[in-house]
Amino acid sequence: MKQGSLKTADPTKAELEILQVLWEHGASTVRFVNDQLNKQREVNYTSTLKLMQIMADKGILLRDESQMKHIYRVAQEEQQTKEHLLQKFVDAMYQGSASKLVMQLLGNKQTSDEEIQAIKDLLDKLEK
Amino acid sequence: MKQGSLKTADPTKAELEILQVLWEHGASTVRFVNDQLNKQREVNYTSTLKLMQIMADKGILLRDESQMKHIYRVAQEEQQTKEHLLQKFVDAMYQGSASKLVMQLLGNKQTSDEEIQAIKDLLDKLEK
DNA sequence: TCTAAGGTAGGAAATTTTTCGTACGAAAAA
DNA sequence: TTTTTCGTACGAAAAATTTCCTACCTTAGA
Repeated sequence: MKQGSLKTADPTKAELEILQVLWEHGASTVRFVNDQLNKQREVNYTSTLKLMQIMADKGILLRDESQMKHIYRVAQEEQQTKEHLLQKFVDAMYQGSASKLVMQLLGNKQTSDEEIQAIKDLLDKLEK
Repeated sequence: MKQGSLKTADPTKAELEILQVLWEHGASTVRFVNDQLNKQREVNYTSTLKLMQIMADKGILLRDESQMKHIYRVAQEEQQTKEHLLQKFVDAMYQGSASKLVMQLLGNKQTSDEEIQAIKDLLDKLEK
């Protein structure tokens, strides 16, 4: 097992959208999350509500019910979750080879020169 | 649009498994792909067949029907598909910032020292 | 020739994921 | 107080994905 006892069942596509909102804005109400989602696509309020309830059931989210407007927050550290997902991605797409992934990144036209420079700087810092 | 007229509808989880087999072994029969999949989990032959037929319909795979045992191969270059998926991943998880991803990679305990060294070497080559 | 083995096609069933209608309670506004 | 607004809960419907059953055809072997 990984660490602790957190079962990191991978979030579904719709769940990931919600996580992204919570990562960006921190603990929020369903209303707020739904508003954010609706900036991208139309979603019914109760759909978002249901999904967040399910996520709370699964343990992906934690819920503060002390107020009428429940506040939801992620149960696991953002970095930890992302690390897990990144690892899965690397395993699936690059046989676990991080350098292969970076290689692809560097060759990717979408990756700007600034980004490449930033990566180099990162490595330099690690160097010493 | 991207390029050409290839609509890169993202492969589903099961479709990705099949793509991985084809990427690793090249054009194959359903039988072969199914055998490979069964090394990981139990799948019925016709399930794999159906999925590959669907993928062919979608244009994800191309099929040579000249023989009784049809041969399937990927319609799009492996690198192109991976680049697309990587881009989506970076966008969703790191707001499009490749360097953020690399940072995570470097901090990831799963990433070995050898991998990190390989990444450095890569960057050095680009340096000059 | 007859049978067994192995292939494709297609539809339906099962599962998983996502969406939404309805009921109902609490708070705010009229 | 009455009405409207905004919240949760719950169940079912819808959609997407995955699995597999059945039919049928072709080839190889007995």
